[in-house]
Amino acid sequence: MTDTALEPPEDQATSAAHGDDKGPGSLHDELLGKLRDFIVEGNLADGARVPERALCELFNISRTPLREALKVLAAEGLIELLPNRGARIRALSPDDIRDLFDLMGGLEALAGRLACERITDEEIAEIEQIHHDMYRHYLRRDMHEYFRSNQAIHQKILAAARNPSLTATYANLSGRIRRVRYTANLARDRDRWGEAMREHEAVLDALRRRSGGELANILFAHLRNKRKAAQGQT
Amino acid sequence: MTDTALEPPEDQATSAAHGDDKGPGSLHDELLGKLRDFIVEGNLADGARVPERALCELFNISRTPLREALKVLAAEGLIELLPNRGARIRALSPDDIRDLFDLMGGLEALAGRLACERITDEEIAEIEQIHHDMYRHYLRRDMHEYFRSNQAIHQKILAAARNPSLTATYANLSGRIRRVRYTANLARDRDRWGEAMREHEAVLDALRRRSGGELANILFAHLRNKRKAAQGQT
DNA sequence: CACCCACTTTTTGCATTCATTTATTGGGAA
DNA sequence: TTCCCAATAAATGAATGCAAAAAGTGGGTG
Repeated sequence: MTDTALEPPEDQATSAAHGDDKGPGSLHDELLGKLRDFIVEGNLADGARVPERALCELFNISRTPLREALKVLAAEGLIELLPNRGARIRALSPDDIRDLFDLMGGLEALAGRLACERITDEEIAEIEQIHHDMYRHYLRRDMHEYFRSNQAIHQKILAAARNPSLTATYANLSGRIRRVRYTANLARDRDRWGEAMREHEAVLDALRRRSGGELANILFAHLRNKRKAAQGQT
Repeated sequence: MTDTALEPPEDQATSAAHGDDKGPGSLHDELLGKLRDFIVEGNLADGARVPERALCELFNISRTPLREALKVLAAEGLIELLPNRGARIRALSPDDIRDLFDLMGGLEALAGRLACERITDEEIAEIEQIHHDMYRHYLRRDMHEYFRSNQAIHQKILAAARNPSLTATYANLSGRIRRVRYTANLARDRDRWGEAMREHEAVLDALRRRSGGELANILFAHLRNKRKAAQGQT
């Protein structure tokens, strides 16, 4: 009972799975990541049964850890667990997708709002740099690179919000609709490419002025328009 | 191979645990709910180990379903799973709490924004009714009833947003900070009671005018002020 | 007396096994 | 032939058992 080794829990321990961080974790988490990728990448059809046994031998593990992973994925909303009928890939209805996009839009708006409070001049300069790159890609009609720059900007804003819980929640939703995004018709984006560029100008402007409320409005509307372009008009 | 019983998955199945709905579910979900309540209600101290064996005999189940439930709770962010050292109650730092409050504020802002698009006159009338009740409680200094009305209004706005994913995410975060809320000093609220009432007037006003952006700003600021009152000033 | 190392005990993680429920198939009756 | 029901087969949900890792303990040494 000396006082040398009397420390509180001494956590710097990485949380497991709710997404805050991607710590090394146990073997189990490795499986979880693999399985999540496997599903997100669309190897299973919407609404399809998740073949427990097949996955077991695919990953060379027994059912126990696999079932634990499935429970987690269900909690994340990627699959649904039917009482005594196993797991199914969660199929997203158009309404579900609309709701998820709105939710992501709300989170982006929040990120912008918080970023305005905390972002440094250097970070704004970085974003301006990416913005200019993006404009170059736009002029060259390089859709792929444009898209990458676009993502990078939103990611920078998210980072500037400095809110790990927000980042984790955003990542979770991203995962849920990634399946859709792969299949989504991005060509529609092309129609409003110029419009999107103008919206991004406005984003940068509001960010420079640190006008949180404005930026929130712009970012939410930005995602709204994106969704409308992708989804008929609903 | 007749065509009589050849239907697609035929889901109306309730998802398990990611919170969208509270379907009946299996026995497992019942355990999960009990365990979640057990933790949320604060029966275990912050950072304390979650005694696997003890909970097993408390709920009269074996370790397998318990561990599955723990995995889910970890995914929800209530506990953290340490690689080979078991589960611990997730302790929230002041920064974590600040971040969660901001996140909830962002979701409330979004709820307000969406509600402005979809709310009916009848629903607004209901909220006005509750608002007046709340004002009565305010005049009578009935903190408890005031608080209930307050909650009810925010809940109505959330419902008017008609976005199940948003509702589920909000519920999840609510659970995470409920532990804190219990211990939080609500007396501080009293100091800004009048201010909060005025903010609520503004909420109602923006809602009547269906001014989404404004309402978003007001609701976010509302939660910000609430947090500041509860948390020193950070 | 303090520190370190090996040993015991406990706990975790996973595999295996068992009971129950669900899906499937084959046969019989209308 | 078509429909329905019973018997079989398969899969799920949970309990137990086992190897490995961590925590706790005691003895020896500097």
